[in-house]
Amino acid sequence: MTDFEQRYVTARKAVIARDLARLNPMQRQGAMTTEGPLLLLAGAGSGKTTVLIQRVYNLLTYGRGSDSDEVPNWATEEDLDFLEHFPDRPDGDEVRRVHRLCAVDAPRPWEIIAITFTNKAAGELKERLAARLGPAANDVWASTFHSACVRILRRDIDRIGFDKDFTIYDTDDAKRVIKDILKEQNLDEKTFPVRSVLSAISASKDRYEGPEVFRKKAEAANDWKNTRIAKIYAAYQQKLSTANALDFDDIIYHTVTLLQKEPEVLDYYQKKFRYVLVDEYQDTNHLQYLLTGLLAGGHRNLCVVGDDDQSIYRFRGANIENILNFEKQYKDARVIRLEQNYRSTQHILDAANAVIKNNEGRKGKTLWTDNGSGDVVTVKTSFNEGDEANFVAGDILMGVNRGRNFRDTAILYRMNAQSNALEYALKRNAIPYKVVGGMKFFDRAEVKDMLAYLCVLNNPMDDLRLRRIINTPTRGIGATTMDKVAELAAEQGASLYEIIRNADLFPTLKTAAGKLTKFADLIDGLRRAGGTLALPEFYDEVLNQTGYVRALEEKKDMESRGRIENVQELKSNILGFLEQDPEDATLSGFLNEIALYTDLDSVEADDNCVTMMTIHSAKGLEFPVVYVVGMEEGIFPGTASMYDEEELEEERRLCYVAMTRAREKLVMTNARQRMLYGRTSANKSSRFLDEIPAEDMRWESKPEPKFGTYDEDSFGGSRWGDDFGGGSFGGSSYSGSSGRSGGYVSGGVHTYKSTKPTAQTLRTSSRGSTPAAPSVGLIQLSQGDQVEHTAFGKGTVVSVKPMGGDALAEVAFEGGTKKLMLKAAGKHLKKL
DNA sequence: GTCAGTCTACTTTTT
DNA sequence: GTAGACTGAC
Repeated sequence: MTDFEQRYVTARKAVIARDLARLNPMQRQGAMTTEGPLLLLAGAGSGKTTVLIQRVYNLLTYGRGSDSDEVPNWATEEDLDFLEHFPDRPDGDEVRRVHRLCAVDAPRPWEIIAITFTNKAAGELKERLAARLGPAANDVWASTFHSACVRILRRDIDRIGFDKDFTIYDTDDAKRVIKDILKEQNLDEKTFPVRSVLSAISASKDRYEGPEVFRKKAEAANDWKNTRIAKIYAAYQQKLSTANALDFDDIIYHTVTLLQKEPEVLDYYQKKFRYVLVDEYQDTNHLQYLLTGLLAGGHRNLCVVGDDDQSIYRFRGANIENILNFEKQYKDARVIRLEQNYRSTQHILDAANAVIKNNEGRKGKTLWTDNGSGDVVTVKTSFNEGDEANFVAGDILMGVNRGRNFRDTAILYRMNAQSNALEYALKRNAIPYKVVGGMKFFDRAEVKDMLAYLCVLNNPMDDLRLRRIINTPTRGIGATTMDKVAELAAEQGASLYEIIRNADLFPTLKTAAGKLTKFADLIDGLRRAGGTLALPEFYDEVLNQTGYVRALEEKKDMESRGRIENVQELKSNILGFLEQDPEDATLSGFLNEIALYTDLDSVEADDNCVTMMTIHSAKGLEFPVVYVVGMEEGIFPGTASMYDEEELEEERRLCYVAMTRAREKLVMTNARQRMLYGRTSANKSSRFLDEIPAEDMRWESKPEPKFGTYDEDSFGGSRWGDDFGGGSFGGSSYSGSSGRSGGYVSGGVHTYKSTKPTAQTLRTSSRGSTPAAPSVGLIQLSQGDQVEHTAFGKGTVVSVKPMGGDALAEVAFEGGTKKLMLKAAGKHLKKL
């Protein structure tokens, strides 16, 4: 290398580094290391996405300029001089010139693929790329594993024997298929639970093994059960292939097959994707690992980003070895660690670091920050789950009094079942909240029903969806009839619909023929209407003619009202789709879109309310204040993981994830006694708490026998109110009647659930953002009073019970009897 | 074929 | 405690 070349390369790197000046040195290295395999170990809150964005910017602007010794043969001394004295505030011409001088073989946007796990992450990536790069960002492949694969398959899947317009079966569809097979093969669901059969199949696909291999292995191991499952697996794939359907695993499985079996296709993508990025690499499973290797196999410019300490999806196949062994698989891999944390204060990080340090299987990272030391972690032990919830509620209110917003706060728990006691406490304290997770909009039966109708209308041969809706609402077409239809369909090699359409030709169907023909007429009529109507109007027509809404209206209970709203909400999705994609405004276009886009978790940022969710769903998020509840042996770590070292390490990572969500204040709580699944048990405090260094925490009311009577084994249960209760916040509202939060809670919870179903995550506390000082505006009710509720309409008060500074009223509405906590009902309830 | 009442089992979750 | 599956009476 000549002196000129050396200087040129150095100057070029310096100029590019200046363009990336906003990054810290490690981040900048991550963005500038463009060539070959790269492992980016990005600790929690280390600005990972920023690096990804800047990396793509760097690639598109400078190609491998920041990571190469090549010097263009046309470069002159003057060019070098320009680079070495590049001005701080360049004008447009100078910027263009520097780009020309520094760029080495820059890729086009569509030669870069960035893969994420969720639609949400992909969406965010796209958005931020667009903000940084402008319209060029649209051509970068930023998508999930699944949508990238669907795109690849839609182009070439016919080469491996599928039709290009395959449908996608979700987990629910897959379950249905398995159930049918169990019936056909005369197998008992108790010995072969649908869930475990499906997960065995999924695990097999994850190993990239088809039914044949599965069978051979099971036979070799003399495992009769798996031998049987192999038969189910084979039948399952057979059914899917007849229906021209792919399940979620197949989408990736078949893409791997396509790339392996078709050199032309492989070659095309390996040439096309000059740079491959995979986010959350610690969550990849074996199949995704294979796919990644294939896609990046051409140019070998594979950058994987992840954090082995945040690998929390082992149970669904994530293989932490993928990230741990990256350097073994790619001998020339470079590793960059991002350890500076921009999120939390030092005490929180020290506590989290100390916990995760107890894991054996990890790369090892130590997060640090210059955010200052901040507050130590608060740990609080309460008497039972009710007190724990009240403590959290009280502490939140106290924070709000000191100027915090509800939206600054998150409550995290290990499992969804823990949310009830918390919801109840928040409601009674008039704290607005939303629960993330649980039942998703697209998982709801009524939404799936309507989508099934649309699928059948789009393609009447879709037997699976037809079965779902043929008797919903009830049309007197039951299981017996459908069994006969299915039998005939098998005999004739026809679809269910074809049999139904011609029902009167088959003597075995004589009694049901009328009903069946009527159904076929309905479908045909709607299909004809579909030819002339725009999609939203068509959907209205479907709601109407199928009688689906009418059937719900006749039911007249709260549940059904919610369902009607949901079904109507689906129309907003259709409208949204039309806006986004006006060119492909067809029914099949919509169904294709929806098949992979089932997650609408757009947490509304402007809602000023506390967020409640599982730790798993909190990954990737951050909040100024975080409460982690249920820090008990048997819950966190859970019973199942307590005696298995690997599982335990996963739980510990989960704890690490939970702790590193907090920016300023981290509170961890537990209870000495807890009711779960209808049983009360006394749990020890979680071992993870013991792993936090004393100097990083303050254990409030660590259980010590205060009045001389409590010790490990002698909880009488009568004294809890004063010692372990919420203490002195906000007066009377919650300190009194904690304890047994079961029983009447459910009524209240349902109230909230069904009040305002939205396409977003359900169960938003229906109140506005007013913190509602306790006992203000509490209406006085007595038996027999007429009331009106904004959601339930008019009703009569059946009973009123005073309860912890509040009152529980039972009200008979037109749609059914509801139990309401009056404070929680608040302005929604009016006395007439 | 439908509905209401009983039994059971149950971390975590995306596509 | 409770949702979801299953069973038996109309």
